[in-house]
Amino acid sequence: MPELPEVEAVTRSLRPLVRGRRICCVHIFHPIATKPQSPTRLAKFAERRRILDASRHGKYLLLVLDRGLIEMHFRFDGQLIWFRSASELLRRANQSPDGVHVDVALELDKGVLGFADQRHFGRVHHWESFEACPSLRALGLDALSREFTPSFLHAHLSASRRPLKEFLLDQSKIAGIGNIYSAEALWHARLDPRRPANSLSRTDSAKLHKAIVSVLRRALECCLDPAPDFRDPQWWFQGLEKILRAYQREGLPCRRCGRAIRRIEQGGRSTYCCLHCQK
DNA sequence: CGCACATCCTGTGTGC
DNA sequence: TGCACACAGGATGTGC
Repeated sequence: MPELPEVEAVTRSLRPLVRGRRICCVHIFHPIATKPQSPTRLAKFAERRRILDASRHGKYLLLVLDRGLIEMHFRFDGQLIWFRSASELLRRANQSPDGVHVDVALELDKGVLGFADQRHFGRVHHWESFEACPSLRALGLDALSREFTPSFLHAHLSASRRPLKEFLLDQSKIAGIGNIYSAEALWHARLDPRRPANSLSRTDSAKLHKAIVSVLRRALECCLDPAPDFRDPQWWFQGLEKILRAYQREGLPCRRCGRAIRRIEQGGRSTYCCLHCQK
């Protein structure tokens, strides 16, 4: 559920399900999901706690508890699954051959929230406070926060010599942008992903800022309709490909100039762009 | 400090 | 069909 828009949509759908609920029991099916914390730590700190709210920072989903918080990261493929009861969870979870993969489940006083990631990159951690979580502390401004302004962006771009694409993926500057929406924002701003961040004029930075915000807003709208359905383990966001202009369009015509979209490699990952109209 | 790179995992798609 | 290999929406630790 990777980038900001997807996690935001999930947070909004999840909020009414968990707000005010008490965690009765923590089920750990695959302890790798809490690494490097021990599974007993999560159970010990989360059981009997009340969930005050669900929130998000960058790509992190947070369950704010009456004491401490649970931090979830979905990495590539992590997802949430909702069960009506503990018996439904135990009946369906990890039962071969066609059971639902579940790594960690929070049994609530009403319903069960499951965290699943077959690839086991995703993580669920508990922290005493926001400040106690190193990865949250390291995050820069959320890309959809009010404080993320054109001048904020320009100041940080000016301080970096990295290629634009790699700058945008650095969560310590701006939080929430990943491989898809960095490619999309750069396409909309007509900027070459390989260009050094500090080569942008104030006008270029303003164009990039506008592109980032509009790309993320547009994607969020798409992610909210239809809203995520945690009851269906197969569910995934629909229709996002319709709004993509560069990502995964290698060889297809650029929607502006008609030339082929190219796939290049940056920092070991794919970047899609139009080398003709992105300068 | 900034940066390049390997590493953590498993599923799916592609070409032979 | 079987198999090998490339690739995947991400973050972190290492060594330079």
